[in-house]
Amino acid sequence: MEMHCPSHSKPRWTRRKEARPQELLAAALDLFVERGFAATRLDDVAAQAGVSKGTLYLYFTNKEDLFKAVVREHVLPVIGEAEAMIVGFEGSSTELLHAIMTGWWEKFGMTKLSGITKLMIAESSNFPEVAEFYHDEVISRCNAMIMRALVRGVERGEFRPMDLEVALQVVIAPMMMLMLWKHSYTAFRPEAIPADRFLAGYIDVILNGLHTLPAIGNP
Amino acid sequence: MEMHCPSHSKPRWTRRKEARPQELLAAALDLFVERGFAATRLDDVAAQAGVSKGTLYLYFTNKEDLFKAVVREHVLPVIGEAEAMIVGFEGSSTELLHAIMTGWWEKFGMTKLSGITKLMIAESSNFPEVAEFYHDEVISRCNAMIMRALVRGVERGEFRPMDLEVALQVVIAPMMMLMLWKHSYTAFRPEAIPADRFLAGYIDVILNGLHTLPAIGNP
Amino acid sequence: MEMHCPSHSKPRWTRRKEARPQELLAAALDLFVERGFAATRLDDVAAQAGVSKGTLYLYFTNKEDLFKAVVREHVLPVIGEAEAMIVGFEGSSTELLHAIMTGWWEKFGMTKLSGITKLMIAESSNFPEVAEFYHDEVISRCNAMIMRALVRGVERGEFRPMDLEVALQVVIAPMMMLMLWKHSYTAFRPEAIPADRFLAGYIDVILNGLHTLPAIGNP
Amino acid sequence: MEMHCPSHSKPRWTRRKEARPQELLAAALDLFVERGFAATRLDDVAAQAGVSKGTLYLYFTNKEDLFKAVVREHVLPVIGEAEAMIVGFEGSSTELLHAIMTGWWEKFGMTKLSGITKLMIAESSNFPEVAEFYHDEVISRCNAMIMRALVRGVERGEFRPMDLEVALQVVIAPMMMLMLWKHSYTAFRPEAIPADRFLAGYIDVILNGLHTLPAIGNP
DNA sequence: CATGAATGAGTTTTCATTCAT
DNA sequence: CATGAATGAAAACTCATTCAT
Repeated sequence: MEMHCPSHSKPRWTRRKEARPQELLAAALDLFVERGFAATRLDDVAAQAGVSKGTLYLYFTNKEDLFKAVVREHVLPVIGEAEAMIVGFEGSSTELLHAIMTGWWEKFGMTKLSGITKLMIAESSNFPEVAEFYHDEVISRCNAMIMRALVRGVERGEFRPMDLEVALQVVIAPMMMLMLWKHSYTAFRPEAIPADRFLAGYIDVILNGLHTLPAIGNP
Repeated sequence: MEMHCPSHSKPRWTRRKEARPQELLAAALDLFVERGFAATRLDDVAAQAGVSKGTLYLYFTNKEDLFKAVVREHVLPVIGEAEAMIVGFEGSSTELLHAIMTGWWEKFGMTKLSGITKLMIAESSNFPEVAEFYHDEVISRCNAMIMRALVRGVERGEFRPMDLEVALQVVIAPMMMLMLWKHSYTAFRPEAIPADRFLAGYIDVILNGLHTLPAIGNP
Repeated sequence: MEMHCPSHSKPRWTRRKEARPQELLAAALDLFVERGFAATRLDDVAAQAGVSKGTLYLYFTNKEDLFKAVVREHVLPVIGEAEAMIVGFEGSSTELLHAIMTGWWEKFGMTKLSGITKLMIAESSNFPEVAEFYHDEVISRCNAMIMRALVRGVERGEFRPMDLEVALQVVIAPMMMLMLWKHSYTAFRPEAIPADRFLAGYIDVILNGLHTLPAIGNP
Repeated sequence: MEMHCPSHSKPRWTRRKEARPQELLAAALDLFVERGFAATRLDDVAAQAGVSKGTLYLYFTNKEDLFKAVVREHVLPVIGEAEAMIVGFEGSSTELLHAIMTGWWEKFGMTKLSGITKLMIAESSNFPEVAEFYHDEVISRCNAMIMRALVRGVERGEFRPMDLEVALQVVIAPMMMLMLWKHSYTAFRPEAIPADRFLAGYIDVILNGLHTLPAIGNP
C-alpha cells in the first residue's frame, strides 16, 4: 500500500501561493462568524486553513487586516452578481420581489456568506471603517435594489402607496433575521423552518398582510 | 490621636453597597453591547461603574459570571412586565398587536436593553448555556406572545389563515432589526426613521401587505 | 530559625509603587547598555528588576517607551549637577578643565551612566527622537561647558589661540572613549589604565602636547 | 523542443557568482552599522544586495556567520595596507604621526568601514569571539602602530617623556570619535567640521597642547 | 468592603532558517 | 545555484484574576 517510490515522501508543505489567501479567508470567515473577532485566535485560523501561524502573516499584515479582507473579499462579488441579476427584469413587481428574495437567499443566505451579516452587526462598532464600507457597499446597495422594486410596484399600480422607507425595512428584516438565526441559537432551534417554506410564507405575508382580505396572486 | 470623633470622619465613598452590583451590571451591559464580550476589558467596566477592578470580583466570580448576570438581570423583569401587560386584553387583535409592538418598543427597543439582542446574537455560540437560557426565557416567550395574538386573530376571523410560524417571523423581524440597527452602523445612518413613524408604517404593512387592496382600519 | 509568627509568611510580592519605576529603569539601563535595544528581552529586564513581565507594562507603554525613559530619567539630573558645579569657578582655566574632567568622570564615567554613551551611539539611528533629545540636552550642554572653559582660558591668556572647535573635540574625545571602552572589549583589556592615572596623563597631554617643551605647571 | 540553442537563451541573472558574497557583505555592513545586529533583518540585507533571502544561506551559515564575515572581510585588508604604508618611514615623528592619521582617515575614516568601529562597540558584548578577534587584529595593531610612532618620537627627542599609554589613548580618541559621530547624530550635527580642518587642528593640539607656549613646527 | 499593584497564562507578531521547486 | 513560500521558536504585549494592604 505504501508507495515504494522514495520520491513520494510527504513534504512538510506544498507551495500554493495563489490558493493560500482564499483558504485563509475562508477559515477566518468561519471562525470570525462563529466566535467574533476578539475571541478568534489566529492560531486557529491558521490551523483550520492547514498552515502555520506564520504563514498568515505572509498574506495579511495583522489580525485587523485579515478581518477587513474577510469582509471585503467575500462580499463584493456577490453584490455585483445580485445587481446584475435583476437588471431588465420584465415580470410583475411581485415576481420581481420574489426573484430578488430567492436570489438573496441562494447567493447569500444559504451560503456561509450569511455569517457576514452577523459578523458585521457584532463588530461594526469595533471597526467603524469596515462598517462604513459595508454599509455603503452592501447595505445601501441591497436597500436600493429593494427600494427600486417597491417604487416600481407602486408606479405600476401593483403596490399601494405607503411609507416606502418603512416598507423597505419590513421587507428586508425577515431575510436578515433568517440569516442571523442561522448563526445563533442554532442548537436550540432544531425546529427551524425550511427555507423554501419560509420564503413562500414570507412573500405571502409581505404582499398580502395579515388581514382577512382576498389575497392577490402569489406566484 | 486621630479618632476621638469617628462618627464625623468623612467616608471615602458614599455608602451604597446595594447599588454597586447594579452599577456594575449597567456598565457591563453598555460595554458588552458596544464591544462584545471578549473585547470588553473588566478594567473599563470597573472604571465606568466608578469602582476599582478588584471590587468587581466581590460581586461576580469572573467575567463569564458577570456576562450571565448582565443577561439574566436585565432581561427577566421586562419579559414579566410585557406578559402581564397583555393578559386579559379586550380589544381587536389588530389593536393587540399594536399594543404588543408599542410595549416592546417602549420597554425594550427604546432602552439600552435593546443592546442585549445584539449581544446575544453575537455571543450565543460562545456561551451556549446563556444562549439556551435566553432562548428559552426571552425569545420563546416573546414568540409565544406574538403567536397567541396571531392565533387569536385568526380564530376571531380578524386575520386570514396563513403559515403562522412564518408570519410570526415576519412580524417579529422588523422590530428585531430596528433594535439591532440601533447598535450598529449608527454613525452611517443619520437618516434613521423616527420610532413612531416606523411603528405606524410597520403595523400598516404587516397588517395590510404591499398589495393594492382596500386596507382595513389601521388603528 | 523559622519565625513562629504566622504573619511573616512571605508574600508573592510587596507593594512598592514608588520604587518600581526606578528599579525597572536601572535594570533596563544595564541590559540595554550590555546588549543593545533589540537584543534585550523585556522578560530579562523584569526578571532583573525582580518583577514579572506584566508589571513592566504598568509603568511603561512599550519597549520603546522604556528606552526613552531610561535615557531621559538617568541623564537629566546629572547634567544639571555638572553645570551647577562649575558656575562661579575661581581658579585657573587649567584647574577648571581639571575640575570639569574629574567631575565628569566621577559623576558619569565611573558610574553605570557611562553606558548611556555607548547606548546612544549604538541606537541613535534607530531612535532619532531620543537621539535629538540626547544631542540637545546632553551632548550640546557638555560641549558648551568645555567650550566655555576653553574660551575662558584663551581670553585670560592661559591657553593659546587655536581652532577651538577642533580643540573641543580633542579634549572631549579621550573621556568619551574611556567610557566607551568600559562597555566594550572589557574582557580583552585587563590592562586598562586606572582612572586617576588616566586623568592625570590625559590632562597633561592635552595641556602640554607631545612636543618636547618646558611644560607649564600641571596642577 | 525548447533547447536546441541553449547558448543563446537569456540568463535570468548575469553571471557574477563571485561577486555575490561581496554584495551581501556590503549590504550587511550598511545595515548592521545603521541598525545594529539584532535590529537588522536578513530580508533587508538580501533585498539591498538584490538577491533572495535564501541565497544568503548559500554563502553564510547563519546571521552570526554573516556578521563575523562582515567584520573579518572588511577590516583585515585595510590594516595590512596601513601597516605597510609606514614601514621604513624616514621623516620626523611629527610627520610620521601626521602620515598615520591622514592614512587612517583616508583608508578607514572616510569610507564606510568607519561604521565598523561603531558596530563593534555596540556589539562587542554580544559577540565576544568577534570582539576578541577585532581587538587583537585591529585595535591592538592600530595601537601598536601609534605607540611605535610615539616611542620613536621620544627616543629621537622629538617628543617629551610622558605616560605613553595614556598619550596613546589621547592620540587615538579624537579619530575614533570622528568616526563614531559619522554614524550617530548625523542629522543633528550639520555643523560637522570638515575632515581636513579637523585633521590639521587635531594634530596641532595633540603636538602642542593647549598651553600658551611657542609651538614647534607643525608640518 | 474596597483598592490597585502584581501576576502569568494566553495571544499576537516577528523573523531566522529550511526546503520544495 | 537561486528562489521565496512555509515554518516555528521566541519575543512583545494583553488582561482576567489574585491578594496584600
